[in-house]
Amino acid sequence: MTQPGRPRRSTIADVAQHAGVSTTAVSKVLRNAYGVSPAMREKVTASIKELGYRPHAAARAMRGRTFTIGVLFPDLRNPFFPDILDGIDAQIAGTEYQVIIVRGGASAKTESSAIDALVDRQVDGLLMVAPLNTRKRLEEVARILPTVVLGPHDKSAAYDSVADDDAAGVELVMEHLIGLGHRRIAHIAHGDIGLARVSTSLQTIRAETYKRVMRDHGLADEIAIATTSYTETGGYDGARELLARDARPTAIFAGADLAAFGTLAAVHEAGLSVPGDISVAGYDNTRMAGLAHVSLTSVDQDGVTLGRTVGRLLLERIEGRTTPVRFFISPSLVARLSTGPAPS
Amino acid sequence: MTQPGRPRRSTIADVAQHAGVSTTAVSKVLRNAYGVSPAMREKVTASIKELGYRPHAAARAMRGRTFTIGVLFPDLRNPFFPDILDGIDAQIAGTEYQVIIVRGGASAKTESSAIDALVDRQVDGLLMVAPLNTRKRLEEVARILPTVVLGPHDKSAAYDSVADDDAAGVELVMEHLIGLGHRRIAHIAHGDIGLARVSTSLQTIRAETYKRVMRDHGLADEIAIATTSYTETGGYDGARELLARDARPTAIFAGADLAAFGTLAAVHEAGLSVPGDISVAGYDNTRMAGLAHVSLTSVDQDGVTLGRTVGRLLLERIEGRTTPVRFFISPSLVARLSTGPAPS
DNA sequence: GTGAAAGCGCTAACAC
DNA sequence: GTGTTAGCGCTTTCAC
Repeated sequence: MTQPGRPRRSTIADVAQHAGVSTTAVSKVLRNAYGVSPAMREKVTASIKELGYRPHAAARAMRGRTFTIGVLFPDLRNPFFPDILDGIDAQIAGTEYQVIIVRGGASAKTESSAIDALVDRQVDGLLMVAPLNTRKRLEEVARILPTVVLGPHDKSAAYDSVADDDAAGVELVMEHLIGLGHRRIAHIAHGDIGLARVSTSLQTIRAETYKRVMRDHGLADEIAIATTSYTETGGYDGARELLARDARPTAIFAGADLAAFGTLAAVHEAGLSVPGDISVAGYDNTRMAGLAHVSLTSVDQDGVTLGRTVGRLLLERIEGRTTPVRFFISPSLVARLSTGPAPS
Repeated sequence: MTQPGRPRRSTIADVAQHAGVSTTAVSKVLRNAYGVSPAMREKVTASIKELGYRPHAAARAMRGRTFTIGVLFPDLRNPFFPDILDGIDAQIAGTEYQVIIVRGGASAKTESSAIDALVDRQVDGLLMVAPLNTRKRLEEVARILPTVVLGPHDKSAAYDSVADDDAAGVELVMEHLIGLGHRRIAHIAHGDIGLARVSTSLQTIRAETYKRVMRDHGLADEIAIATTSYTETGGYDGARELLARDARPTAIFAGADLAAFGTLAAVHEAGLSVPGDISVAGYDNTRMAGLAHVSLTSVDQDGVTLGRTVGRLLLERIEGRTTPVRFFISPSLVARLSTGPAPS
């Protein structure tokens, strides 16, 4: 494994020797710890620089922190996720922390081992985005290390929660469509494969709110849901299924932009026009949605702000906070050309 | 930092005690090392399971490997990247290895510290996708740990290279467009911000090949390049610039699908039709490109195969191979409805 | 304010 | 085939 000619990396001992001080002193300077004279600090800093010394994360991990924040995403295809990362990065800029990312995959099981991988690697803090695992499992992890969960509308004493107010977002879309005269409004939902956290997952909240709003408006009989996934393919398949039904919907609300894009494809393939025959709306307000030729009506939930919030909470927890915090951010509707009056 | 009530994690010593053997024995079982009797193996395995023991990556890192593969992406917005990860995952499935991902950002400098972060965390192998840093810098890293570089057409004795044959891909697009009668074909390129590896970066190869093909066909005077970035915004801005020029292009070849999507938006906003007034082509053949309402002509480079190849090479290197390997994969053209005959 | 020394969990010589 | 032991590079008491 070792490469030939591999140059030996300098250690804290090398720095200490070079600066003519003890390793303790170097360690203290490194950690900005109490009890170092300015002169000492300067000497050490100079030696560190000269030797190009960087601390070994693994060695640090044995006694202290790794200065690593682990982020778990279900996948990396949703263009909304990078926004969250931008927010986190903005928040931790200037600290020594580094973000590492892992993919949880489509099942609670693969996700669980991804979480283990992060725990085994001793991350100082953990962010789980839209996790599939049970709250029990998440709390188990949260007992081991500072944890923030983004997405599910959970409330736990063990971790912080940050979520978009999905119910409010769905209401915005639905009121918009209903205001345009639509009655046969269908929904494309994301099936929870793990089935672990059915009630509080954002996808469930979105689907349930859709149903509730339909009922509230006396449209209970018009409820039509295709349960696939929040992906292009999921949206495509779901829309094809919905379009094939007897009473064809006049509007389709996909639970995510990615699915809305697939929906647009299916509608197009069916020879129908948007929004003439069918209105289409999404959720996430991705960059793609804003492009002129797509012009998808969507719900904006400001991923960067979500990311900043999450980053801040994580740092606070790492610094010692243990009282749980819960944040909701309010989404807003961005109406574009993919939605219009219901056909008469 | 430590959470209250944090349960102490079991160690190799706990397992040894529980099984009534030495820590060495446990370690050997863990590593499938030589010299353990079946009986011993069984006892130890049982104890590991019972105690729910998992090795501490940090402690392992101090002496051996971390079973971690680091992957560096410039960003996570390009929908082509998850395909690569799928390939890597497929390849390392069944091994103990775990992939962690970091973002390099838009500059060679931020990328360089992302690389450092991975090195500091003792990953066993490193994959750099479309890196911005100089070859010198990459070789410096490759001397420290097993490295594979994906994207640039580099040749180095220190690391393995895997790349799409970008020249061939661009030729496919250009011949396609020229065959359709286009002469004023413009290109949207990605500017190398770090400027570090100008000549061999995939973006440079694509732009240079575009120019070469134009010249080869006697179209040197028609060469028109907008240098922005391989993003939606980059494509949008680039296309607006190109469309504003005196001799408006009849075709725009964007160096990446993401940029092509932005181009489509700009063309649409300008009131022009695709492909009636302007043909548009991209590169990467992302899922989005295949959707009916987008139907973007693009170059397919099979990210999953790229990922598998990269994963295999990395494992080989970790196992000890030091002779460099270089792979090219051949792209293919997927012609769709966004390209058509040049307007007469 | 400074340094000596113990020890984090694991692996790898080496002895038995 | 099995166990003892010496570190890996760092942080952290605890003397001075």
